[in-house]
Amino acid sequence: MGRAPCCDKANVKKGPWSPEEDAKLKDFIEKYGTGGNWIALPQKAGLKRCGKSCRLRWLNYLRPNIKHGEFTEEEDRIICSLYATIGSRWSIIASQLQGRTDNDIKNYWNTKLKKKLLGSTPNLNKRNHSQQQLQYQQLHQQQLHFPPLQLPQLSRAFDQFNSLATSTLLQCPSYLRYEAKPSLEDGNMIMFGSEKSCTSSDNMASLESYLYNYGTGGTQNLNIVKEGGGYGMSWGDHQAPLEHNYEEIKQLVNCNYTLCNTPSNSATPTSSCIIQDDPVDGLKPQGKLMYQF
DNA sequence: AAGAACTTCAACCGCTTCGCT
DNA sequence: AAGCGAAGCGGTTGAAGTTCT
Repeated sequence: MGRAPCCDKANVKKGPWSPEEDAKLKDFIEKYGTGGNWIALPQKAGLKRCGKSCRLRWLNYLRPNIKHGEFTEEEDRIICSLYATIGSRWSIIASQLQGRTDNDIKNYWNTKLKKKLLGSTPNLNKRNHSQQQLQYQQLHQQQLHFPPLQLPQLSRAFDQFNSLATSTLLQCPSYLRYEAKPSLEDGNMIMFGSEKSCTSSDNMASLESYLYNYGTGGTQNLNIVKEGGGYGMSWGDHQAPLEHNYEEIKQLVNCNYTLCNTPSNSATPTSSCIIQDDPVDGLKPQGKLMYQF
């Protein structure tokens, strides 16, 4: 059995909106609001349109303070940052860019920004999503002019772990910028800092939205998972293959990470990462990285 | 000049989530 | 707790515009 249609398809107009229809919808919503019911709205407003279509037209085109046209460098940077972190969750990305709609950002990403970023890296389209996301993270780091985490003494697995640790901080709302400063001289510690406070009232809605989406626990598990003949690392939505055996990984990752906040930041991320045998099945050694707000 | 190829973006579709009963 | 309808969301489509040959 198919899904019940949301409206009477036969008596509903489809396709581009005419200026008259736009005016009707705009006038009606400005006078009466949406009434919390998009399905009933078109009939009340005298429109032969599906409620979903009206909602989309209003949200993406007619509502006040919509910004169209060229995206700024800053907007590009935010989009790249968030895409590298959370993927194609356009509504969350849009919530960080005033006046931009999720549809706009999605179109911009698919038609321009992706090509702009990948101009120097052909064949990315052929890769799967997690590979793409990893590469976007690397591109994003370069774009932010952060020095790449060059840790020549350590192996690729260590670098991958750095990347994942960094991306965890990236999951913070965009106003919680971070800075990664590898500091090998200091006992294999990696220092992170945030440069903005997350407590100002105008940011609280975004913070709440972030906590809603990522949980309030402030603790995430890093799993080293046996995959076929090798090992992989999984972290939230991230997965990365590792080219080392368990003992090598253990040796490489068994070091402490300290996340230090700058004096101006009221958030207090703290972290340590210690790989250890899983007491339950012994096959999934876990590291824990903790941070607190 | 013409039409093929490519690009853009508004709009649609259908699945998931939310909130009410 | 379950069921249902509406809202929200992301992937996809296709018409219109632009560029290329």
